Amino acid sequence: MAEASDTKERILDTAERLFAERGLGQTSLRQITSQAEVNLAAVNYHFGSKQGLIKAVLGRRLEPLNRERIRRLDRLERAGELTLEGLIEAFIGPPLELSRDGGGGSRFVRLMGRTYTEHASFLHDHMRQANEGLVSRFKPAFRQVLPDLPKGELYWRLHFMVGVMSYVMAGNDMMQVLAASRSANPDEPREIIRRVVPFLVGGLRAPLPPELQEEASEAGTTEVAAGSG
Amino acid sequence: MAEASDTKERILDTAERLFAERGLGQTSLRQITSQAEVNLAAVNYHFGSKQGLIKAVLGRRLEPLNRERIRRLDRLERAGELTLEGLIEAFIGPPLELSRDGGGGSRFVRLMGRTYTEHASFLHDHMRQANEGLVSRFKPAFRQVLPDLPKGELYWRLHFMVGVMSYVMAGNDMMQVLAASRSANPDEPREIIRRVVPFLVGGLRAPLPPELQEEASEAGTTEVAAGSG
DNA sequence: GTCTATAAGTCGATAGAC
DNA sequence: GTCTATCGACTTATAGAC
Repeated sequence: MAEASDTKERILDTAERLFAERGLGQTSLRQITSQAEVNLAAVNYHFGSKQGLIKAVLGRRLEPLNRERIRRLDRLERAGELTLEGLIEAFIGPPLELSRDGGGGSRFVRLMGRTYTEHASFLHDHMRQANEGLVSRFKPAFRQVLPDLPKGELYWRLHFMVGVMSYVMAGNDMMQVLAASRSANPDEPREIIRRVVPFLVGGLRAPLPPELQEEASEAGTTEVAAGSG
Repeated sequence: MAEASDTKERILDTAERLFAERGLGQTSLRQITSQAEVNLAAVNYHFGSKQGLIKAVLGRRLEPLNRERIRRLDRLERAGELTLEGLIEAFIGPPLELSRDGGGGSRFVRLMGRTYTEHASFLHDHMRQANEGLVSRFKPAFRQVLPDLPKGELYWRLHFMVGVMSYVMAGNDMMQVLAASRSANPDEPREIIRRVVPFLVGGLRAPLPPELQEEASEAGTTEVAAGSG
């Protein structure tokens, strides 16, 4: 597990690293194969095309990652301990913890963060499909721990939550602009989780602005009935 | 102002649009000049290089945009009405409102959102420098309206705020995955501001987790003295 | 499965005519 | 200030020897 020995995994590991560092479009197959010390033609032999390689790089870690998130949600529910804090940690904890893995995990997490903003259409479809099961599992759970939030408003706020998560995952260092002297290392995942969970709890639990209060009374009626039927 | 007539502005307008749609690296000068209906060599004549063009596209709107944000902050302070809500709106309102501009404004905002995750080193330096005055003006204002937040914690939370902002600005449509039936149009900037401000207020005002409470007592002593002296 | 060689196309940048 | 033509380097992908 420490070193990839055969050609296929050497390509995957190197591609993962370079894609995360430079982006998908800026990374050529030549850069990948020369750094992986394999032949250029091996990529097309093993993955068919560059698109095939990209999908393989993403799928290799995304599937177990989402399984782990769902596993944590299952555990919360079975223990009867479904709280907003726990739910957020189940959702953003696994990807952030993966970045502690000194190996490819941290690269993959950065790549995932970038993927949300990189707009290749095939990639968009691929990520949507890959996250479908995850979303359909977590959405009702968030509804349950935030019962007073109108459905429409909940989606907005989950949207904002994903924004924070993907930004943090992409490893953006706007932090260095904000803070001349930093007390904490923003690359330490436990540190990030500790800081970001209260922020997200506060945001998700924020009171509705006055002009949106009316919608709150509809929350339990219109759309909920359709969604759970 | 409605239509750019001369070559230089046609290039800027077209480049702005294509950069926002496809990213900087994925957009070639040939695509820009053919859609702008100008000669390929005009880019190098007017801007020297592709990098020069990118900087020109960003600078054209970023400077007036940041002036407007600072102007709004000035007005809040002079009126003695500096609240957290107002401060957030002064910071994120102008870029989001710019997307209402049917013309290039909306493209530029998307480009800005993407710029935070696109890691060309020259771009990174350029954006940092372009935002320096903005940050140094807003940072103490946030300190003032959040006096109980330890300095280190404040930077984390501003970091998260920028994450939400850039994600929304980039026009990511993860929303469409989350919500099968949408009640609101996520592209309408007033709508976004109305939803995101309470979320950010809640996040920025969130209570500290127990293990971080100790740092709170130091907030008014150590670093503040150095910062305001 | 791994290699060489190459096809067929794109890229940014520039020289030089007008 | 605008054009054509082109350089040299790069790209993905593939055909075919071993």
